[in-house]
Amino acid sequence: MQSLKLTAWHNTVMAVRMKDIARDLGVSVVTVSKVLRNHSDISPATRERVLKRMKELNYRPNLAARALVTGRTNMIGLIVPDLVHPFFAEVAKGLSKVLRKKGYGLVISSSEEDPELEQQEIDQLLARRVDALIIASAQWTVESFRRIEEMKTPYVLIDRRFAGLAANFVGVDDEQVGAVATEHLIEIGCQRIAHIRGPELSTALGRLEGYRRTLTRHGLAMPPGYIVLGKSADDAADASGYQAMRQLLRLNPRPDGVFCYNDPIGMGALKAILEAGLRVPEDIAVIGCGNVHYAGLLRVPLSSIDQESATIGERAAKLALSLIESKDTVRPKTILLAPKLAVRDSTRKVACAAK
Amino acid sequence: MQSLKLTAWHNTVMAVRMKDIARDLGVSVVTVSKVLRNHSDISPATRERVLKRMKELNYRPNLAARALVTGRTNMIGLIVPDLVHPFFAEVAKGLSKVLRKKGYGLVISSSEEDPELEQQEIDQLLARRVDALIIASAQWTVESFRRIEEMKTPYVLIDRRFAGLAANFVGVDDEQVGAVATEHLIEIGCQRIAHIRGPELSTALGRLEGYRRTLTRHGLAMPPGYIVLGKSADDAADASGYQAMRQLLRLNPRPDGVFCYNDPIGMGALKAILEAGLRVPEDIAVIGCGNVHYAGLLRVPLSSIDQESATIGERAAKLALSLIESKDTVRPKTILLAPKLAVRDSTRKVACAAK
DNA sequence: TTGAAAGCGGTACCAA
DNA sequence: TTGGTACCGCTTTCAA
Repeated sequence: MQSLKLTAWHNTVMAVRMKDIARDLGVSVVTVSKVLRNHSDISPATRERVLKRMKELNYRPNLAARALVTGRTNMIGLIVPDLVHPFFAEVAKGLSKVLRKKGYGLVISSSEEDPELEQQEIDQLLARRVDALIIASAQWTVESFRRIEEMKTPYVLIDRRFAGLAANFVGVDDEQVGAVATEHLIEIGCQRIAHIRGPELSTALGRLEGYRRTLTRHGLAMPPGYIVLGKSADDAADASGYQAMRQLLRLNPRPDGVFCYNDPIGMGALKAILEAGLRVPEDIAVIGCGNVHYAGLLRVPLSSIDQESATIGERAAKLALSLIESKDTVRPKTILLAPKLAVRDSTRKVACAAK
Repeated sequence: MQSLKLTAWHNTVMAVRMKDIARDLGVSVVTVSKVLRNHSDISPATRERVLKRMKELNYRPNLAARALVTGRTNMIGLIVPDLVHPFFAEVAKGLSKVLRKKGYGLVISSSEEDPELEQQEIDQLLARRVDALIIASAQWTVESFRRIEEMKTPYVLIDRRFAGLAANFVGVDDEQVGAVATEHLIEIGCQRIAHIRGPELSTALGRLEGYRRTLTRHGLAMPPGYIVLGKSADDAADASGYQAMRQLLRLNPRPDGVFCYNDPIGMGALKAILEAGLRVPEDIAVIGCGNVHYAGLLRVPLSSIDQESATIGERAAKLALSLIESKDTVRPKTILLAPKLAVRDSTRKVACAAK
């Protein structure tokens, strides 16, 4: 039934196993296993022989088998609403970088911004017994997180958080995002600042709040209609930014500065302004958020708020790893990163026109 | 040692197992297993009871255990050079969509365009016993693919291929990419067409070849210096496109059309041209490749060649699944998609200026 | 220093 | 229709 290095199995051929190495060398499987994991109680001679044979046969331990007995899969699950969104792609990259070093694999799934799909993906990943989950959630309720907790799987939320939920979180301080952006527009002389806001998520709500507070603090007015809703769903984002901006352009008085929920919306807004024959930033200054890589290559390079996506990924990875290590449940940790202003032409006024 | 539904284990708490359900119901584990997999030889009554209890306990089969015995992990590995590149992100999305429906998970890793790192990632994924691998390779040699073949793991190359390797491949026909782009420039009246080429990969070489052939076929000249090398590595791409274009601008006669290896390079080229006080497309027409989502939002909306990234992902997923199903090795399949022209302002000449 | 035995959570095979 | 038994590849425990 068993040939020298291969086992017939399900009509197919299998990889080298410890058993094969042990048989070849006349030692036990346990010995091989110990060598593999650098156990101390193995004689140098035996260790050498085993290692040599492992190389020869190009042995790779079956991680599924190991997972079964250790209870650890060395895999971490990541769920994002949209992989194509550069923000999440960069987060994934940051995560991946840290995890790779520690020998962890990353199972990624995209929820397409659909709560139900996200629920399914969570179940899938839990069934795979990932050691931890990292989620940028599209949920409206916290129910799914309860199920994760039931499984005792540690999880870290990123980017978006939930009011009633005491969970680990890594993300940018969204209220500060709104504040920094608005503050910047005020600083360059804008008097009538509008906001194209995002959907009912913690990110959009936080930015909106930061915008409001800053205006209030400076005693600036928020005329009715100065806050318009944009859609952030990837493909539609720039189109909806365009529509939202056209709406703002019809107002009287017209805004002289716009803070957009994200960069795609900002791009759409830019397009609408230029199309209307107005100048950016002279007539209307525009600032986005996310600082996507190509923001500088636009018709008018777009100022933005950097969310340090890669850092979010790295911090989330480290937090997840520490949760896996720590035996007992620890108090949820919140890591808030400070947003950074990236000034480009869309808010670079050479001279501040009075009024 | 065992409580009703939980097992103390490694100082932690474990999930529900078949054993628990079997004990609760006074049936055997085998019966539970059969119900789970919809085996026919179970009485409706028993099936009901088991399913009910599964629901109650929120049972999730341990896929690691199942993998061990079936030899199938229901996971597919994806390796890309750069997750942040929209092309690969879209491929991943297309893949994910197909795989999810079939109950497969996607383990993604990024090689950062580093062959050695890619090798490690391949080993990792093989150790995890993924059922198939999908790779956009950064390798120079075909050695790593031999190792995959040794493991009898089916694999599909995407985007980039290798001359001496008979492997499954899904991608766009790069020579046709070059041809379509060049043909388009000729059609709008360009006479002196330059090319900012990419690195020594099948994609760049194919596009270069398509460019050359098309010029030759039309009897157009390729003056020395009309082919410049751009770097495609993500962050640097637009900067290198900028540099390359500046080089082209110094030539005499100056090109009146440029075909760029990819869109980021095209954006850099646009920037250089506009900065030099020239008009696009009147003085120089520009076309890129990849048709990234924001190509339309640039200073001058950039014409491009669409590579149908999502379709590549879907086709690759389906091919991989079919490879997994088919018991015996089949002849490698090559799926070449036809590139599509996406015309935007950067090549939209209102009137063709003669000469 | 080494290894026999037990078992992780499932599935396959075959007998009851 | 049901379930006993063996076993997937590896780790853990404990005795030799």
